[in-house]
Amino acid sequence: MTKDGARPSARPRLSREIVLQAALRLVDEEGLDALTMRRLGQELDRDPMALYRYATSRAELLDGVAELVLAQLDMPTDVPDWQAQLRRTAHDFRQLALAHPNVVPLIVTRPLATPLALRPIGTLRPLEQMLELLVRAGYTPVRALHVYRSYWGLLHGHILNELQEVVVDPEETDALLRLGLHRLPNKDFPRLRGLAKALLAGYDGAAALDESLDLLLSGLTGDTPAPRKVRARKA
Amino acid sequence: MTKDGARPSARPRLSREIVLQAALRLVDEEGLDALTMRRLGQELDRDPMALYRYATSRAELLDGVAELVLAQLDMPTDVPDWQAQLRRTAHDFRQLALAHPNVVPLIVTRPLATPLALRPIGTLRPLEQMLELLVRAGYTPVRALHVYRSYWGLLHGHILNELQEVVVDPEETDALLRLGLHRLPNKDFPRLRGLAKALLAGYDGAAALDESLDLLLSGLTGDTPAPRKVRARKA
DNA sequence: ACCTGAACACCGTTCAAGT
DNA sequence: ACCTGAACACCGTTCAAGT
Repeated sequence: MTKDGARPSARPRLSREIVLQAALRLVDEEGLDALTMRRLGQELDRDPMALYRYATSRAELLDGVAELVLAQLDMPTDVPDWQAQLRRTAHDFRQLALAHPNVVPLIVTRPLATPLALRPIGTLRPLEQMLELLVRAGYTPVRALHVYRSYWGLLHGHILNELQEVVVDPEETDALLRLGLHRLPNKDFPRLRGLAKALLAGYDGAAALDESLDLLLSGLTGDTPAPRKVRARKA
Repeated sequence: MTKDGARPSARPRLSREIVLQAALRLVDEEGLDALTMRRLGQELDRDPMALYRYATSRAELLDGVAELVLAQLDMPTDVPDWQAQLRRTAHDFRQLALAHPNVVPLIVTRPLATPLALRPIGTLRPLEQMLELLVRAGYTPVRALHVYRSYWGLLHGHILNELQEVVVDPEETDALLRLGLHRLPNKDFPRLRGLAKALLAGYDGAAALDESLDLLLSGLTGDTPAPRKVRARKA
């Protein structure tokens, strides 16, 4: 209850969680550029300077937003079929990315600005969980790290591909595409122009992801003691 | 020869090429944030507004920088061994990315903001070349498009992985890592902490890229008429 | 027609002044 | 000790005024 009862729902007590959720909402609705200290302060009905209590810079705010999204990714670690689990998590990641397309640039590029060990804990948890899963499946820790890198690279590569196909206004896709392809010199881009129909038909992201996973998992099968449940071997 | 002979080498006549090259130099040396209209104008000894002749906005300038780097990637299209060519181009891309790490975020994320057909022509050329290569190898155009997507996704995923391992100051790597790992709760991150030694040992990017390529290319072998030279089949 | 630069509407962040 | 907000040093971009 505030002194004047004019704003019943505004001005909740702040916390890092609340600040980051507001930041995520802003990014989802209006894009990365809309996330400024001043704008976010306005959104939370606070002096922009108050936000520096919860994030020491705008960059940390961006990290926090990426972390908030990735924290929703949970990988159970004691499952009978670890390959199926990797597949499931991949699709979870995809759904998360599609739900927050404006956050994807942060997810894929923010880590470049932060050495692994200094990264927000929420972004390190999937790594730890996957290492655990793979070690229980019989991999050595070092091998597990390699597999993790291939897997994560695959997810990042896939989602960057898929989001390129999404056009903001679906009604305009066709026109834009024709316009764009028409602009290309026929002499220099015969193949691309020939693919107009296929490009207009769109892209089955889930299927493409599964195909990539098939490849990765088939590459892994010759690599591990057994395709399913296995005792973890410990030194 | 200027009116006062004080600046012999400054103030070259501008062109899009020259503007973009200066922009790239700025990004390489000082990072993406240093690339502002005002700063670039200063670098070229021009009124910042003059730059709007060569790029209609800062966003287009960013696209131009990514384009300038990617334009250096050339994929010969009439080679006997197309798989070897894909491998070669992958390593060329890797070297290009390592030479311009600050541009990598642009390369992987700018396409998200621009529908395929409206992209700068320089970023479309590798696509066209690869389609040509694959069609000559015997793939249908649509299948070639799928392969292109997997391949490009692989390259993006890989380079994002590899650049994460690079730390600005190599001397500090060790300390930073120990510090960072120590910060992680042992209870929650046993696997990650156990990998400290492997993480400190670093990352052989070229080898990791080759392994990923092995997987992709092996997945492709069952897929195409012949492993090497082949007549293009036309309808 | 082309170019210039003043002006507008913003930024992130510091820090002195308040409580 | 904590919080506030004025102030600093920047931004991208528009547009009127010059040539």
